[in-house]
Amino acid sequence: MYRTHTCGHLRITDVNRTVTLCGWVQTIRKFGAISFVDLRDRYGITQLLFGEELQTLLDANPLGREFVIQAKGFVQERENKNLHIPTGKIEVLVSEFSILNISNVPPFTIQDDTDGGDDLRMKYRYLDLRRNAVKKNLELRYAVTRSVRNYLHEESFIEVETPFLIKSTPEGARDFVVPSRMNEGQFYALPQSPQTFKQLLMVSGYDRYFQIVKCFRDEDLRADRQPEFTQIDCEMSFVEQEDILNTFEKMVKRVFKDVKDLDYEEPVERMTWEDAMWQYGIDKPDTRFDMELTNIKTVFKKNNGETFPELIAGAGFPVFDNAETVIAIVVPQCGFYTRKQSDELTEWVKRPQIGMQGLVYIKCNTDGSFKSSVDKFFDEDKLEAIANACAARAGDLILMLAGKEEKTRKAAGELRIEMAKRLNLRNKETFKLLWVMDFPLFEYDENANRWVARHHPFTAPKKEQIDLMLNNDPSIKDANNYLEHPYSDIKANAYDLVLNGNEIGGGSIRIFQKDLQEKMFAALGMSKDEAMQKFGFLLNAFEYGAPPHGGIAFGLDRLCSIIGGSEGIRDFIAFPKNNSGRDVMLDAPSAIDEEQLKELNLKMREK
RNA sequence: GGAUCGGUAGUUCAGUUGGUUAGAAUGCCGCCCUGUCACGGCGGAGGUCGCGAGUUCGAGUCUCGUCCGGUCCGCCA
Repeated sequence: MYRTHTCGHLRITDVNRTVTLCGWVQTIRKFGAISFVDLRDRYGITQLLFGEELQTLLDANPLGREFVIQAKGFVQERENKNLHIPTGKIEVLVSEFSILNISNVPPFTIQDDTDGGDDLRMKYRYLDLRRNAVKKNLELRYAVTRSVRNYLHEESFIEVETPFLIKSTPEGARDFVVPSRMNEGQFYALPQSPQTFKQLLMVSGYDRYFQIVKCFRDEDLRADRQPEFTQIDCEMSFVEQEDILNTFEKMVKRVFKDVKDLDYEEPVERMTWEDAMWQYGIDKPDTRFDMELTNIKTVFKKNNGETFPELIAGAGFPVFDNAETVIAIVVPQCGFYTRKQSDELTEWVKRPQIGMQGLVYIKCNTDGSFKSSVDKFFDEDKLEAIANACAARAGDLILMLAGKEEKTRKAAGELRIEMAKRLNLRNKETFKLLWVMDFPLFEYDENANRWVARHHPFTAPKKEQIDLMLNNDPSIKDANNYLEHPYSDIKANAYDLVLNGNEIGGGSIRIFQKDLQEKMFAALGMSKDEAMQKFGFLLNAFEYGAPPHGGIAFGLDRLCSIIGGSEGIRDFIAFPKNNSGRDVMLDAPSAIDEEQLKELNLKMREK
């Protein structure tokens, strides 16, 4: 037997027990005739004491960091206790030890605050995973999946595995493809999600399905996006949107309870996509803080009965006059901002990623007066009118952006988040859920000159709009006027679950009637033949008693990272890929042998 | 496809207007130390400044190219 206990096990009650421990040498502290060694394993750290009589043996068999050793001894109370660690009241006085394996000096320290950079850590990921900081993320991930499985099992869901080698489809993200040796010149695709399989399972009568499953998308990466990632993929039959929302907000609340011991009792807020875009400028608003967007033009029309031209355009400020939209956000209690600070914000919105021309500010002084960057055009009365319109109070700072509606709304949304960051309003320990619903079913793709499905082509329109869809020709006659087309008004029976400004899950009620599904494919510019060739299996299945159904999929990696209070998902994945999709430990992807290429009948492109 | 930041000791970084022998911390090695736990003290080794051109009397520093990495935009049904 290698060990009697783990390095996290022993306590003061174990004193005088003879034990054998195995683990990695974390640190060695030598004091002439005695030495302390911190021995580490998955469960914790136990201090070993090598007394005077062991020093000769230790000199003959010197230890180094990350050596794997086995040590036998008896547990004794420490003279000086370390209250920072659970085993800190005891130590093991070593009577015999052996080195099970030596180790090179690791390229970075195996500590919570490691000195290693990301690149190096990824190259030596197996060492990085020894660190407590990464280990606790993987433990958290396991706690999340366990909680999800327990909940879904209790709710009569069945986990079913679906294939990884499937068929490439044109819609959506770029597929990863795998050449088929036995079918020359043909390729499998790795699934972007098990979408069609779970729908087929509904046709098969497995009315509550889930799967915690890898999905693959060959798109550019981000801190929170990996080429292979894990979804909690779910589907239910005989349900309406309301059933799905209830079932899955309960699931997330259960995860909060099991993993964080957090009671999320209040009902999950709901918001239409339209409102989210108007109030927050984004379809996944962070509702931990306010600072909602105010569209100055419409507010003036609505609240005061005054029109924009009279009140603002009359000021002769060309930036506002010429803008399609003017949006204000009120930053609470920042009226003291200096010129330097407001200039900095101006530079921030002018960055190419945001792309605004400039930023107008109004400082609402505590004495009730106003100071703005556009004093030349607006007198105190007008500034006050604007302040009232967006409900600013004395001491607040109003920031205003002007330009094309879509771009300005988006920029204002980004600015809102940036200000929240600067004001520390994004508390990692606060969790705020939000359902965003009623997304547009279609978006118009100006490059492809056709409709594309905003969610995916299996999403059903709102019940009352099914006729609108069936009875109208989807083809666009005037590309400049696609907003006039009835399809641009169709809302999807789709919903996203947003947590602290991150989309953690999204789903929809699906189309289950063949004619509607065919209409959808037609809308996306597919001919009947093409639709049959790409999705014939699904259309056929719909002819054999497809039940009404709907579902949702959660991004597990992202959910874990938010619960774990981290910006990136990489440290919640044991072996992640870098920004360029590389595994720097394996050095993958890599070229393959001539022989392999030949078997697949593939050729390297000539350089 | 685009923007932007970075690449200097094993590691994390500093390095001024271009100017003598490129520094710090940490890690590593050696010696000392019987109660440390970020141990302490003394000493030591360790660098093709990512790579390639160019400007210059002189380049870690300036210019161009290139490679690698981070973040973001596009993209991600």
